[in-house]
Amino acid sequence: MKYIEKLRNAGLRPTKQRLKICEFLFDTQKTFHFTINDLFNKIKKHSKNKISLATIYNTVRSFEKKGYLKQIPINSNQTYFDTNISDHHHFYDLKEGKLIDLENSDVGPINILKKINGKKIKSVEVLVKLEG
Amino acid sequence: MKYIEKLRNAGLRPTKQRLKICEFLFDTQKTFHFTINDLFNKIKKHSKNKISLATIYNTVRSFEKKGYLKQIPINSNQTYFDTNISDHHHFYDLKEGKLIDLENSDVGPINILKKINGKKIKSVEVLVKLEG
DNA sequence: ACACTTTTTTAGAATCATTATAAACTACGA
DNA sequence: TCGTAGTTTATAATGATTCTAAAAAAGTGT
Repeated sequence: MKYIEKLRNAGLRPTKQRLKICEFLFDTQKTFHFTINDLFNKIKKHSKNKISLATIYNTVRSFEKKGYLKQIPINSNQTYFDTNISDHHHFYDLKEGKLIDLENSDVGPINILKKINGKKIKSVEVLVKLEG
Repeated sequence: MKYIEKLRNAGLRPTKQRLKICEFLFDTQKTFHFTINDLFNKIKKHSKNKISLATIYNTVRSFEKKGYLKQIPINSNQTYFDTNISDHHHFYDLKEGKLIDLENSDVGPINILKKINGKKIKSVEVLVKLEG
């Protein structure tokens, strides 16, 4: 199982459920955006043993804390996650309610000139809302 | 009453409640960030007649639709609004859970090089997360 | 001012995403 | 294999937001 070490490295035990979730999240070249509900339904549909919602929540939260996943800052009733954890930004198509990746090279360098005493910049995220 | 026209312009009737909400939102030089709950409690505390939560929700939603308020794209259980509707960005202090304004001049120009067919850019919002 | 229609406000119920709980289960070292 | 600490699960609890339906207020014509 290729994800056992990945989980161990992060201090997570490699359980059946977590390995299954890893498969659904990381077993593809293409990265993608998802909500908890998306993931829950995808697993239920494509796997014989369903995983409880609570486990999906817990695992996704752990993955996010460990940096395997990123939350996308967007105002929606559901939380959106991204399997692309590299430094990049997003379009948000308001009409379709769809997220589209923006490569870093599509945005150009962002320079934050203001400093806050004693605080370090953890991330810089750009959300470009699209209309029409 | 200085807000009657503002409300009318937005297609809202100038009711007692809406005028009161306007006072709390717009009667100050300084702009600020708030959640619905913040606003509800502030009005309850500083005004003899409280305004129902439902009315606050409805009015704030209307104001946001009309462009009198902006939602701040951030992942939180509550929705954050901003009375500063000019083009600007935010620091988000993760430890304190606090938002801090970033003037446009603090960030420098942001150039979105990628185009999506038939879509127009409505807004570009930067969220800078702070740690430490 | 009055009668009448339309909009708004309100309290409370409904909804829905997320988190907590506590019992059953599992991984894993001794 | 045993014991225990970590996990999973179904379900309940929480909490923000939206809905509802009745009461109140505002607008309109007389």
